[in-house]
Amino acid sequence: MNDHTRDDSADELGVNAYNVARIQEKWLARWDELKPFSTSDPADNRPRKYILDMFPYPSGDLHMGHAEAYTLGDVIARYWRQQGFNVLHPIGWDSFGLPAENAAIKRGIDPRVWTYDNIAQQRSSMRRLAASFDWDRVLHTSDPEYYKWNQWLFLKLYEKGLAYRKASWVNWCPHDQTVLANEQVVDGRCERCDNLVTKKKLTQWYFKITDYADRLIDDLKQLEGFWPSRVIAMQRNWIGRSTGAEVDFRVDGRDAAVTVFTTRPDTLYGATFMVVAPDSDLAAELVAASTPEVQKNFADYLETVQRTSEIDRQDDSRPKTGVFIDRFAINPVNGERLPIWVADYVLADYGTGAIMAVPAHDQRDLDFAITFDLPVRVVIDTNAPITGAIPIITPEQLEAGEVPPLDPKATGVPLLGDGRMINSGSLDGLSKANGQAKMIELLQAQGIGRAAKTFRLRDWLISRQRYWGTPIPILHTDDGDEIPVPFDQLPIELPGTEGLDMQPKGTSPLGGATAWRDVTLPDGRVAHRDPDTMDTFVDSSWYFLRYLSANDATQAFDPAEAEKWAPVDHYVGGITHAVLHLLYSRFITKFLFDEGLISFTEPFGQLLTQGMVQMNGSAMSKSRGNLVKLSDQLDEHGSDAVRLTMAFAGPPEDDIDWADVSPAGSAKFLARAWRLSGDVTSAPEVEWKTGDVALRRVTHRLLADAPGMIEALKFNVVVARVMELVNAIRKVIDSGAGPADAAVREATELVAVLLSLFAPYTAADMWERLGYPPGIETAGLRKPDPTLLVEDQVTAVIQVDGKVRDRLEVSPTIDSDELEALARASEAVIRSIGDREIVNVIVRAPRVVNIATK
RNA sequence: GCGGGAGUGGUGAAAUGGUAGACACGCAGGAUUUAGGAUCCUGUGCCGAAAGGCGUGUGGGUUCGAGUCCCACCUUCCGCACCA
Repeated sequence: MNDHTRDDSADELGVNAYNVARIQEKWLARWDELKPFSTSDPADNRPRKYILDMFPYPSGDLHMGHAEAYTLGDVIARYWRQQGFNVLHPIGWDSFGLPAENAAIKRGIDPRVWTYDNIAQQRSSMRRLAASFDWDRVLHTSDPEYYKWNQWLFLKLYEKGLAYRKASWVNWCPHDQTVLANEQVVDGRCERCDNLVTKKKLTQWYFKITDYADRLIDDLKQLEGFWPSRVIAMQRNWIGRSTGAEVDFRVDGRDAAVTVFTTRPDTLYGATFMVVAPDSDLAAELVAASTPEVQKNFADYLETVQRTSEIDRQDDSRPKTGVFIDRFAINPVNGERLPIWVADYVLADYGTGAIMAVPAHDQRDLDFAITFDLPVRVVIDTNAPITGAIPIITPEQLEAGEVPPLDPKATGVPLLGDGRMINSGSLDGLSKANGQAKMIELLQAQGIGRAAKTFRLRDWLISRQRYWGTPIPILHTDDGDEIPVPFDQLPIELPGTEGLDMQPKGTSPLGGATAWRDVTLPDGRVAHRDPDTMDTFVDSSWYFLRYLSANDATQAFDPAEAEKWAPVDHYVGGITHAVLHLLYSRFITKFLFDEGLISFTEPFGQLLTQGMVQMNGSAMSKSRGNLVKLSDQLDEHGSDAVRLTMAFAGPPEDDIDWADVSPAGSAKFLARAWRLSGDVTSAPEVEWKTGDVALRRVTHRLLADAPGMIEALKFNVVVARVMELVNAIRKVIDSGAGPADAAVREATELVAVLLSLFAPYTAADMWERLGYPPGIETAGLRKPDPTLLVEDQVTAVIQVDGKVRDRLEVSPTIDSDELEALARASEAVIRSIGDREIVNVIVRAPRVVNIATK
């Protein structure tokens, strides 16, 4: 007969029953009153931690993914609080953006209404989830108090020449009727609405992130071990640095040379033609001076190219197309006349928009040469042996004459490997690497080329032709002047939506706000505000600094506060921002460092990219019919059970399939743990030392292990260990030393303190039932007693030839000889050895004996 | 093609080179119950009646000892990709 079961059914009021709703209600009210997570005391001299969750976009209520992210961040925040740190754990809303505007259009309301309603709902869900946020530092990027500082940031960049306007072919989403940054085009489609992206030539604002490309790639080294390797790899990929050389080619009938970029300067003697991107200025210029026939062919070709969708264009199995434009370039190393072609496999905005084609040693060039029957010249003998490298051709192959032919045009396979240079004048005989170095030297000496690198990263296009964003603080005069709005006139607030045509039409709705738009300058000229708004990724590129001075009306952030708190110690969020937000934030951080406003160059120390919450193997969505609503889960199981399930499901970076986990099981466990707090009959002052030693050992082993496991983010294992402890306590209460034993209290208190990270309501209530005033949040983990970490008995494993044959219970201090003797005496071991000869005995007292036989 | 991961029971998952499968879910049996989808207990990798054997994607290697380290391969997921 168990007392706890009788209590449950006997108490009609449920005071002794684990009543989730009652416990939640009670503690929510207390926490509102006590504000245990405020960081407003400037005299607080505890060590500090800055724990940050990526702030949400208010697109409705919180969903399961939010719940996971906020649970994980909250466990980290609550842990460091338990460890005696002053923990800053703020929250805010990324509240500008398209969905609000689209919802507003659909319903004929102001986007503010939709946005702030959703924020209120999300805020209440976060409170219910018991996320330990500091509610005094809340920010919304759509508040003028926030976006004023976006405009400040823009002007800072503008001052330094890092915000500029240029005309260029840009990504255009025909559905959202706005331009997109490269990072927002996914597989040729709009990241937001999934429609095919087209190209448009427009004059737009850019941030010059490419000035920081080297630092953005080099500083990734600092993040190794702190960021997931795949995020680092994705950023490295995205920035895409290639090193090689620029080579200047003279062109017949043109004064200036044409410069090409190549990663293979060693193959310059193998160049047999030149290719120019069809949509480049260079192509247009070269064609303009060519024959009328060429001009017509080119015009036709350009039109075809521009009709090709981004997706088709990227299909590399597509046959090569192009037109010869009857112009010639001169190879600077051998004076050969190379025909110039225009082809869409060369991109206008990468490198210089023109390449030297070396078909013998490049697949694309070879495909093109074969299609148009252009000459192919091998300049590296890839069959020739290279000292110190693994030979591609074995001596046996050489002997038998089985040597691959050096004839790419016949085989269709370019020679990409290493070898010895041929047909290359003074470079003959060199290896690939030496040939590259030597060629760069030669080019440099003659002033016709130089070492160079180029990036895949493009400048960040930040203009958007939409309403719900930060107005760009620039005035345009009719005579074409660009006038930055003075700092003291910020913020430029968004006008109301009244009277504005909000329909997407390719130009910003703000262009129609005439009263807002037209400004008379001090010199009497009339200027117009820039009608575009900023990409919302500008808002989120520095928000982690705004939290530090969230209510400061005089500056974006106080450098002294940044010095105190930043950079962020732990950043938690989805992998979806591996490139976008994280790259932009790193860029802006480096810029602010250069401005002398902060003293660090990377914004986020540890990055935890949590997995996704799925249902039956795929991402949840209404259309798939597998949507699990967070609010339903919270209603059904309670916040603690949902949080615990998130933490227990597996490693935090792994996906969780909600069909595979058991919130009901979590709730069951929490009830079981909670009941312990009612069973404990000893007083808080009880003398620990008198307690059951076996249970104390379990408790103290967990005290010793928990911090390391939590800091390694092994939350699932910590929860498992707490479950083990709960099982052990239950046994001692029911069939051991009983509920009055000191070890029962000691262990139950540890259960409560560790559960306070995962299940704060249950833990707070347990703490109260254990006889303490509110404050479990900072109760702390006691130091483990080292004498209790030594076991009184260990299991020694006896192996024969590496296979376990017996297990012996021995003293942990047993010496090797004694253990070996015991092992040799074991029945099972003797039987297993049989009549074989023992050749070696390895003894690792007290754990292992391995007897090797022959 | 380039880059980064991952392969362990029916399922989610554990495991400083030293007892593989901790802790759960599920399932089976039992106790208590008018009943239980509550609570508690027991069992549960596979084969085998048992003794025992076999087991961490495959094949090699290092080691007294390998899920863990090394090499090759297979399968899978993700990111980038006509990037010169």
